[in-house]
Formats: sequence, C-alpha cells, structure tokens
Amino acid sequence: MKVYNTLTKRKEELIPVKEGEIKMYVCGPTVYNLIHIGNARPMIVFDTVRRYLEYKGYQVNYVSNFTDVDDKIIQKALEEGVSAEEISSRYIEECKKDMAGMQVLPATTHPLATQEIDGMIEMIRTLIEKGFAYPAADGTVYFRVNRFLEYGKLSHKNLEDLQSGFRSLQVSGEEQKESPLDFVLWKPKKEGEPYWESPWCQGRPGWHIECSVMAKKYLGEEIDIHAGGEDLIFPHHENEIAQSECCNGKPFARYWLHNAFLNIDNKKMSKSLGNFFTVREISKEYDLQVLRFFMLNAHYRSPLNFSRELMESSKNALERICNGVEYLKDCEKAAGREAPSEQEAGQKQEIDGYVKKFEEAMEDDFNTADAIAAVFELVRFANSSLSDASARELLQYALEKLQMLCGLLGLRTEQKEEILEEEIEALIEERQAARAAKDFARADAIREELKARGILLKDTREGVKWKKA
RNA sequence: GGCGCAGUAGCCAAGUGGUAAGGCACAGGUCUGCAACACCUCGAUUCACCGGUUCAAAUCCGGUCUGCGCCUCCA
Repeated sequence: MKVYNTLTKRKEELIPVKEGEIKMYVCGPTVYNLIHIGNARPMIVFDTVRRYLEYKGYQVNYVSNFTDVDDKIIQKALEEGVSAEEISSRYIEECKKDMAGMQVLPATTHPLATQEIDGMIEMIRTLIEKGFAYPAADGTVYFRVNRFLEYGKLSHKNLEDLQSGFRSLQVSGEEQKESPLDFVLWKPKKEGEPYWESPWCQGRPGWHIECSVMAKKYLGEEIDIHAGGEDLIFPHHENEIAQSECCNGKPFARYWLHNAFLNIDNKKMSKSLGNFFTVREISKEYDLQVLRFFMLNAHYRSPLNFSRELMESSKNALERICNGVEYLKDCEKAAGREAPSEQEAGQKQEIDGYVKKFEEAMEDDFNTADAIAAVFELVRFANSSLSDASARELLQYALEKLQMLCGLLGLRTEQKEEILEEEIEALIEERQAARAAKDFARADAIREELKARGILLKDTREGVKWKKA
C-alpha cells in the first residue's frame, strides 16, 4: 500500500512501526461553532482511510482531538455570557451529530485539550530542561526554533526564508522572543479567561503543544500516520514535529497526510468572504451521504470546488448505486435457481475483478475517485448481466461485494424502511384497483394527489414503489 | 518577494512513457395504460499554449499564459 508523504514529497510504501497496527492521529476542529463543510473534508477522507486500513486487517488506533481552549471559544463565551466550557461542550455534541450523519466513525479516542493540561506542562518542562524552550519575564514560554536544526523539514522551508518573511510581519509586544520564529508553548492568562496553574504563570497552553501531548499519550512517542488539512502543514505540524522530536528524542510520525481544501467558486472558504456553509445547513437540503460521496469522488490531495450543481450531480450518482443494490435484492428474492452454472463461475470472477480494481485504487494513496469508478462498473455489470434468472448464490455474492465496497467508502446503501401513513397506503391500493379496472383517470388523479403530498410512485415489475420527492 | 499546486468532453473527475476510467447533464432506445422511475446505448484522433527528448508524450524537459494555495488564526 502506498501513501503520499508530505515529509518526503513522494508516495511511499506504508510500513507501520509495529506490524499489523496503525497508530493514526488526525487534527480535529476547534469547537467554537458548528463545523463547516471544509472541516468535514478531513473527517470524511481520513475516516475512509481508517476503514480501508481496518479492512486490510490492521488494528487501527485512531485518535482525533477537539481543541476546546482557544481565543475564538473564549470570545464566543464572552459574547453569550456563558463559560468557555459550555461553548465547547455544546459544539462538540453538535459536531458529533454531524459526524454521525456523514457516517464518520467515532475515533478510538477523542481527547480534549483541557483534560490534558498536566501532560502539556510536563512536556514544556522537559523542553526547557533540554534547552529547547525558555520562559520570558512575563511567564510566556517559547520554543527555541534555532535549536532544532530540522525545523522546516515538513513544509520544506528554510529558516532564512522564514526569517526574512517574518521580519516584515514582526508585531510589537514580541520583543521578549529570542527569535521571531519562536512560537508559544504557554501563555499568561488575560483577565476573565480560563487558566491553569503552571511553574511559569497562571495561563493556558499554546495551540501546537496540545496535539504533541495527546498523540504521545494515546498513541506513543512514535506514530504511523499524522493527518490533517494542508493549511496545518505550517506552522502547526512543523511545530508539533519540533516539540515532539526535541522532547522524545525520536522521529514523531512516519507519514504525514494532508487533504487539499474545499473551495467555493474556486476560492478558499472564509468568513471574510462570507462563502462558507456549515454541515448542518447542507444536511437540511441533502442527506449527508451525498456530501460524503461528493468529497470522495475527487482525490483527497486535489482542491475541490463546492457548488449546488455538483451536489445535485452527486445525489443522482449516489442514487444509481443505491438502485443497483435494490435491483440485486429484488433479483435475489425472485431467483428460482440456487447453484451457479459454469458460465456464472466466470461472472463471479468478473465481480472479483471489480473488487480488485477497487483495492488497487485504494492502495495507491487512497484514490477514492478510481475506487468509486470500480463500484459503478460493478453496478453496470449487475444491471446488464445479472437478473432474477441468475443463480441465487451469484446474486448474493454480487450484492455482498457491492455492499462491502460501499461500506468501505462509508456510503449507506440501505434505504430507511419507512412506514407510510395508513391513508396514503390506502390511496396507493385504491389506485392499483383503479388501474386493474382500467379507470386510468381515477388512477392518475390519485397519483397527482400523492405527488402533491411529496410521494412519487414508480410502477415496477415488482409492484408499486414510492419515494419521497 | 520566497515556496508550492493545478489547467483532461457542456459540468465534475481518474489516468504520470505504450495509444484517453467513471459519474452528472444531453440525445436515442427498452419497459409502462400513459407518465414518472429504472435500465441499456451514446460523447475527447485528443489532454491550456509553444518548442524539445523519444520508436512512442496527457504523462518527461524548457518556456508562455491562466487559476489557486502556503509563508499570519485556519480543515
């Protein structure tokens, strides 16, 4: 299996630290509001990575944090006149609802930054002892970037370039830093902010130290995969590497995976442009499965443009797969023959061929777009080559494989079995009676009435089916 | 200014040396009392442009144009 590693800028064979196990850390959201669809991309992409690794037999320890202490959370709390904790716990719950809708599996552990302060103080203390960090007069603790010679290895920047870039951006109030590149590990509280006791001052941790500590606590000093959005490469992940490797004295993560952005009108989503959508908004108009399909239909390292039109396209495409599953189920129910014929043994092999294509796509840096193409090819094969005249065993095999592949992508193919209101059920029956009596005027009138109520009818060979408009 | 990514059919999107996957939309057909649904069939002599390397290039090299990202909180 090959994965693209930001660290080396190439695809590499995935070799875990410990055979058969994958230790994976994915940076989670800061919970100061409902998550937007940009936040959803890494969730969906890396959840799919996890599902595939588990399918391949790895025992995956998947850790994804919630950053629950941050300026934006504090600001929101002040605005609403409630505690920061109330804000973060509210949006963690909301985020979990959205994740469930997107079929993103809960992580093995979802640590909270505020629950790991002791570990952060411990790591900062070690960094100071080793000379990689220093406290300033006001109690702020900085990381001494010049002491880590490999700084810049992930983002492929050199210190000189960074230094010259920073010179023009230098802000006042940072004179106490030894170098403008040094970043904060611990900062003093401001009036009214949540704080913790520490050897340096009452305050709170910097953002980067959280992930280093949580990864270490739940996964160990050396992990396999560290993932997140591409914007985190610098400075967040670069700083994590600096902290973890200087503290632990060993390489931090073997593989760094980064997803590209989700754009609107070819532009990054941002509040200043006012062009972002929350997952919750999208869920009002579409099943979140559609959003998941939309994202997986492109490679995770390519920028992806979001639009209503593309959601419609994804919705229709996903329906084609669901219809394929339904078709196979109906065939299987009606199948009159159990054992496959000789010719059908060949068809079974053809099905295996699509599964193989799917696996090869996924094993080439999780090429979900190609993997989805294999699913569509299997659907077309089922529609055109299988029927209720096929052997039940073959139909079951096709159905099982199709559902398995969809499951790996986290796409739900089961239609929710909804019970119709009795009145509507009665109307459908009345229409069937009218049709049998060739009273088509009455039948059409009923069809119109149901349509007005949002029920669309389909007259199929297997009887009348319906769906919500 | 520094670093980096991308440009493939109307739209989306795989494909990184061997002769263009897949989806949506459009069109034709099958089915149906009609319709809707569903299914089947159908589209690029060509991969932004110009040169070069090669028996062979969407794929490699050089240049041009266009769009985007990072360098600052950010998925």
